Amino acid sequence: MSGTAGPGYDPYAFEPFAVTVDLAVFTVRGGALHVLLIRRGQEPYAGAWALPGGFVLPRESAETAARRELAEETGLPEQVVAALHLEQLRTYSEPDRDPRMRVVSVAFTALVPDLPEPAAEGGGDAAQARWLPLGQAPDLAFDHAEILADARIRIRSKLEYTCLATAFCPPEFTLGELLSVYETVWDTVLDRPNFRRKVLTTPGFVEPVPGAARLTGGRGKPAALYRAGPATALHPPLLRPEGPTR
Amino acid sequence: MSGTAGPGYDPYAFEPFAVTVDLAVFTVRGGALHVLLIRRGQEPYAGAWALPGGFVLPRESAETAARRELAEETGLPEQVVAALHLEQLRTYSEPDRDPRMRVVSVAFTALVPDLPEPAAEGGGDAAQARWLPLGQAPDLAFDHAEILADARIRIRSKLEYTCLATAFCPPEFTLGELLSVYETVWDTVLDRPNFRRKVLTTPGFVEPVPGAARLTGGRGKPAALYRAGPATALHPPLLRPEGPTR
DNA sequence: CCTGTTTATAGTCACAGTGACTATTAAAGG
DNA sequence: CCTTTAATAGTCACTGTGACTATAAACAGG
Repeated sequence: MSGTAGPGYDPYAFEPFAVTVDLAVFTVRGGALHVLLIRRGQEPYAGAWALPGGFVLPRESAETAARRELAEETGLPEQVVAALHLEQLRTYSEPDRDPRMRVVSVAFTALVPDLPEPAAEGGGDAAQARWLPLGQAPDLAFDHAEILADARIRIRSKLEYTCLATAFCPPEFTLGELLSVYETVWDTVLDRPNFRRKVLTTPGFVEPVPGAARLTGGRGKPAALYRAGPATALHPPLLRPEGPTR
Repeated sequence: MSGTAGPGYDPYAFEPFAVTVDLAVFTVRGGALHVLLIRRGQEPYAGAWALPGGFVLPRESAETAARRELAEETGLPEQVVAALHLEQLRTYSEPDRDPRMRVVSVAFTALVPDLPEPAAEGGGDAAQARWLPLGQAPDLAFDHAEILADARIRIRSKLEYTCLATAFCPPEFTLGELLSVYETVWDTVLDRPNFRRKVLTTPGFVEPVPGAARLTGGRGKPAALYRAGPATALHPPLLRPEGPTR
């Protein structure tokens, strides 16, 4: 122990902690929810998969550190990282969660549209960064499996009462793409006309792209293009069929 | 490390941070939402009001620290603190939020039933601990005003889609008491029969106290007693009249 | 060129949940 | 007693949703 803080506890004799950030970055690709993982290049857990993240620097907030780490460790374009929807999940502070030392980690959740495979930059902290589908996620380092599970629960729930699903879509998208985001994240099948009605009657959820642009080239009838509207909350919510837990 | 990252950044040369917890503890008393505040006995901000909280000890998780600090700094009975509904709000990590040093604080929200005025224990960190109504909350130390505002938004929102309101009530309560919790936290007036219908038709929200116990002594017709049921979520939610923001 | 497949879009109908409202019951207090 | 207060019971119309049918516009393949 630090020799200072005994049972006669002095508030100034605080224990120094390391503070890190961890990121659960999700995307929807090919009908499956994917998470961005890196393969660790060093001990502990060298060779294991982990969430991207790292230490918070002396003059950074946790959110600033999260964006910096994401840019450093993954090949995500600068522009994408800066505009990313980033949200605090929670802070993980169990005393033995890192074998090296006392580390408290602020976890974040981020959603991005489907992107090309990230290229870890030459000397990055991570040997590799890859999108892996949640169904076949490997064992993760530290308590990252718990963080990832918590993040997944959170985003599944947030699709219900926020407009967050559009964060998984490119700037312009069809209602069919938005529908498949919901179906993928919730792992359900939704009724297409009902989904359409709900989205279109919620003010500010999506707005049509001017010029009556339509997306063709796919198999069926060309779909109208929309972009995300100004609304952030969904009232009333768009509840998933099974209820809130799953 | 791998000689890459920016200005010679070495992930092992981490900055030591102090880690603290801060608590926004709410109760409903006399038709007003109250928060538990302490008057600081030492610098910085000596004499100012602040949220209860303190440093996380070497072998504690943040949640353990939160319960310990609450017991130490306030007169809340041991039993109450142990059973408290405690929930992480978020972590505040702006570099200059504490003038002394780099402090990252994990904020928690807690709800308790109306209790007698807490008595700060003799040697506690705080000179005083008092319940103050949110309407007349004084200026707070550090960024505690921001934390308190965030906590208030959170609980107002959580009443909509969780059964959390019962945490403000004693073990046995009437539907009128539960109604006034909602009306106080949301600062609205709700229709009594409709509220009753909603609560009673939501499975597991409340369950009647066996023996047909009734509470009399008040002015009107005696009310049936209920206790909190096993449900935690409210589906469909109980939306407040004005919408989600306010 | 026709036909089947696929996806988008339009519309209908019944039902559940809710807001607004009225009525009745059971206590306390002058 | 009669009034006041609060609890409880019930009604009615409207909104949003789930389930379902129908039509339109593209492509694929013979």
